[in-house]
Amino acid sequence: MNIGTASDRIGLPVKTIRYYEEIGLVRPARSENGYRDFEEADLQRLKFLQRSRSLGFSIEECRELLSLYEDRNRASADVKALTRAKILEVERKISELESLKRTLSDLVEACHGDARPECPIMDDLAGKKDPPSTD
Amino acid sequence: MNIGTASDRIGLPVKTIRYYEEIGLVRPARSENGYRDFEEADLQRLKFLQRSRSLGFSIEECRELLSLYEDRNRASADVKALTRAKILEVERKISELESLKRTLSDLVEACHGDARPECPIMDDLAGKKDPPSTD
DNA sequence: GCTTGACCTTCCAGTTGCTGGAGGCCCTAA
DNA sequence: TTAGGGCCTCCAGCAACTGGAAGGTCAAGC
Repeated sequence: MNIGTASDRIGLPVKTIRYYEEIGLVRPARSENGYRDFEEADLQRLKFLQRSRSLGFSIEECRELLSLYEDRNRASADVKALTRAKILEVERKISELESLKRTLSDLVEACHGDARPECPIMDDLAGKKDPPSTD
Repeated sequence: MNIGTASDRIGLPVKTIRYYEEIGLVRPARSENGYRDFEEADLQRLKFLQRSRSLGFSIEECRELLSLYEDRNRASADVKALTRAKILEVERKISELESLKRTLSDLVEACHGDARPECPIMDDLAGKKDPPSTD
């Protein structure tokens, strides 16, 4: 199967698939004409990558997950640990963003937002006193 | 004032300051020996950049904010609009992450996490049926 | 048999916002 | 005079692709 067909079947851009090959995440065979030749096992790997990437795993984490995936004797505890770590990371990001949002909202609250130039948001950015806390 | 001193005063790495100059966000004077020579107005801009970057504004947004900052006749409404847009963006990111977290948590829930190889997380990544919804 | 156009190949460059390092000048103090 | 720091520029690299150029391949239509 050519790369275009694989791309259609999986829903990953052609460029992305080539990139995944370049960094060693898939190793499709080659036809005589030099074209990549994907078989079902390759599609399976690509699907796996697509799903794990969409769940926020980094490329390196995907590499690790893939190798666990192909290890018939892996312990589910290992997979669970990786996933737990990812959840913590996501939670950290969320709380950072929450705090950012509070700060921005406070600033917006304080700004009359009309044609006049006076602006508490600008004052805060410029480092004037009494900025809303960023936590 | 040399770049090292400016860096200490503001708390931005020397490399970052040089980068900001490269992309035209600051334009410090030069001494005869070729060294950058920062004055208070430059520090002010750098502080402004530091704060707006820390609030999640992109470099291009910072450029826009800076030009508003230096426009004596700007309308506070413009600043407020930019900030509001940023809040929406932050909210979008938060809800994406929330949904991600739910999916990952569901997966972790379902996984016994012991030495056996059977693993619902892997099954989901591999595209087996009954995956927890990602929303 | 030839052309057209879709598809494939590789390689290089760009994205964002820096960061690290090499190689080399400048300045001050001992 | 030499050692050390600080400063300079330029190049490369991070993540994870994405776009484009230049060129080979293939199938269909005339």
